[in-house]
Amino acid sequence: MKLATADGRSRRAEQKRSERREAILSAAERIFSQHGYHAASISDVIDAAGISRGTFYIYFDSKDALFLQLIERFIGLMTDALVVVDPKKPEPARRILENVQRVVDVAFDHPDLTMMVLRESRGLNADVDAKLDRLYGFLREMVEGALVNGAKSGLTRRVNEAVVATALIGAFKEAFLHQLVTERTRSPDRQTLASSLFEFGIRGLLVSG
Amino acid sequence: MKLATADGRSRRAEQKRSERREAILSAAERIFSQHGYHAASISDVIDAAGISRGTFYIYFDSKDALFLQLIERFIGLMTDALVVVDPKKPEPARRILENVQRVVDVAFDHPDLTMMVLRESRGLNADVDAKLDRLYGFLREMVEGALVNGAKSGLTRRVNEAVVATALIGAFKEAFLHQLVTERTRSPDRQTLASSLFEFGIRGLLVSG
Amino acid sequence: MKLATADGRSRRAEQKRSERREAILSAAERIFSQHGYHAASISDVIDAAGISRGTFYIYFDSKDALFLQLIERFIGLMTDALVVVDPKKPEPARRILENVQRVVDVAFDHPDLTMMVLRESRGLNADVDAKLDRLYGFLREMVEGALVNGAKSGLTRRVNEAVVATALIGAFKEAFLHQLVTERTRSPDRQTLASSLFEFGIRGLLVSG
Amino acid sequence: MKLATADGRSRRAEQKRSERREAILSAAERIFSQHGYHAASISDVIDAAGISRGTFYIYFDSKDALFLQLIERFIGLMTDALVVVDPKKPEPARRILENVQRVVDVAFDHPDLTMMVLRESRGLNADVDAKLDRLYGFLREMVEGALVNGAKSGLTRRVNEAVVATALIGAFKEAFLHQLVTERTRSPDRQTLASSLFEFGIRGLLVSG
DNA sequence: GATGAATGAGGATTCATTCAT
DNA sequence: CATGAATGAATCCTCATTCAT
Repeated sequence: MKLATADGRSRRAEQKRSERREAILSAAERIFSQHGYHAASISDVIDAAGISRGTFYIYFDSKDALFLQLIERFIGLMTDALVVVDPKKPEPARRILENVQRVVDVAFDHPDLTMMVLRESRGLNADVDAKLDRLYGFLREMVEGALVNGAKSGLTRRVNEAVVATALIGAFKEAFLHQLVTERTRSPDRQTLASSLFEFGIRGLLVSG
Repeated sequence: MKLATADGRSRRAEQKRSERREAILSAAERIFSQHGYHAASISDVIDAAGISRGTFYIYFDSKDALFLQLIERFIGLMTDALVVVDPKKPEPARRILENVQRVVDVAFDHPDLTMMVLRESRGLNADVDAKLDRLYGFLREMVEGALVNGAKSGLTRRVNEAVVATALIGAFKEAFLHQLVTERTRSPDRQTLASSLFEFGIRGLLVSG
Repeated sequence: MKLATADGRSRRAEQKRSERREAILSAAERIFSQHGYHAASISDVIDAAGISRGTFYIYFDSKDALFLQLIERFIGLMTDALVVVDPKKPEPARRILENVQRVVDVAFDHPDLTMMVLRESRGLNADVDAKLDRLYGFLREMVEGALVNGAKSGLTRRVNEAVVATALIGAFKEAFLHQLVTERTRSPDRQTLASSLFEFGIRGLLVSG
Repeated sequence: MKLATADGRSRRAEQKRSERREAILSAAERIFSQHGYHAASISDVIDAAGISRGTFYIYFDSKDALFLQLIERFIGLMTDALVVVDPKKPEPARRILENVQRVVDVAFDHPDLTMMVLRESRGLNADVDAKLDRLYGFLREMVEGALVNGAKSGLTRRVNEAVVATALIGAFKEAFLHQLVTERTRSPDRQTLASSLFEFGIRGLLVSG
């Protein structure tokens, strides 16, 4: 009985905890994306989240830890969105387009988080740097692999895979950043953006247009 | 005689002034590129420049003014490097390659300055924002114009010019950033980088490979 | 119950806040009166108040805001002390004497605050200037009105009211300043000061001694 | 011959020195009266005087020394303006009026200097304090003496001489300050001011108007 | 757990004064 | 003598973090 009660209580408590945590993260996403890491203060975040100063430090160890958490969230979303394309399976180009579409979805569904990540790059914190390095390393290897496979199978032209992989990542980053900064009305919808990027990035590399 | 002496003296003084100013700018370039605008303190800059606290403020009005100066320097270098390509003149692709080579040269010749600009994006200061907006606007229009002209003359495929222009700029930014972060030995030389970027960006868009 | 506790807690907190604020104001009164606005540093104030650097800025927005607060306090005390004398009511001279006594009381009861105000005059801060201008304007008008009324009713001699009003205010200011600077033992008590000033300022102006 | 030349040269040099010194003092008068001691910077003074930073320190040891110099100048002017009134000589009241007129002349002829002295009072510097204390002590004694003599000879009423002397000084100070702050057009001319102050200060104290 | 007052290291900037030229 | 670049102590203020209630 007691246990059950305790369980129920703790479950409710657990949920409230989790909701609060989420509220802070969500507020921080907005604040960081608007002002950038340094210009955003903990005061901004707690005001936006509607909590007190002390409470923040119950949920997060530090400003850095909060930021890292958001970075990890973004990395998770991106990692989930991307499926490594097996060149032996049919229609690899279609798989790649689907990847592009899912990545564009992440940017459109989480504009603040995406902007936050794209605004600040390296140098804020060693942990963040390491995580982002791993993400970008993963992305580069993925793209590079696709390029190598494409060339092997005669689908794509030979290029400097390392450079082109990096360039492609940059192309997406800038497209997203510009998309998120520009007012909605004057910028393409997600479908157009995805296909335009795919066209540009992939079609251009095909041996035969 | 007196005038000559005075002239000589003031000329020497003028030169020393200008050297100091340059020394501060150069130190700041390094510091800002390493730590980013906010994390870099005036103390870091004056230590690196080997001057005293007060001396800094003789040469620059504020931290913001110093940063703006460097931004302007970068913008000047980029603007000088780029020549608008006239589609009626012969060999437009070659003119574009030359632009790419000169832009790559800027990144290689001014690695700290370039990294500084690529690290921080918008939001530090209204003046800086305005200047960068103008630079990127100029770049986008330039690339977009080239794409439109290319399509008109039947040289390149039709694409969403706005998106592709932005993506191309991002491609260069990321390539430079990666280049500057990675150790020299493992990264391509400027010739390779330039031609790889050109190949990727332009060849891919040609109607016939 | 919960509310009551919370209430009690917040009431105590509220009181402590208010006490601290008062402690800072009181320390600042002393510091400003001793060194003057410019020569007094925030460090001096926080040392005297026994608080930390940051704490000061919880209670006051800036050094200026603190000073303004004290100025307002003084203005409030003076304004409360003075009752406009209605010439139609009986014994106007007595009402004036009572005003003088109350003003002297303010100076004796708040020596630091009074000295602070008398030391610094205009030019520290636009807000302060405006407030003081209004105070002195009010004082001048009050005295001038009394002089005009006195002359009308034939009680006092005709004088240049504007000049004499200003002069009378200066007479009080200097008397207070001198009083507060001189050691207690060698200076008159408040009763003597009040009646001497009254005698000088008012009796002298009466038509018949 | 040589000596004569040297003499001529040094005399000219001496004169130039003295002119420069005067230019600095004159500029400082203006600057100090406008901004007050603390808010006025050496930069302001040298800009107004049209000299270089280093030159200033050839002519004055420090900012304090400059200010002290001006204070001394003011004290000299005031001291010269005032003639101790011998009660045995005829027409003492007229001698007093002449004193008042000469003091008013000092204020009108040296508005910046006068305002400078009246704005800042004590606490800037020990030397300045001492000099001003001596001046005010002299003034108080002079007025007090006159009051005592006046009472002795039956000319004036008996008052608290110490308080009234201080009050009279304050009356003049405030009248001057107000005069110098207010625009010329709306304020009395020197004749009116002098007679109004005399009327107020002295006539009021006479046994028979 | 929640609160918010308190802390103090650190940051940008100013300015009187010095001194090599 | 004149100059003005250089100095660095001192000032105001911010903000991430702690901790008693």
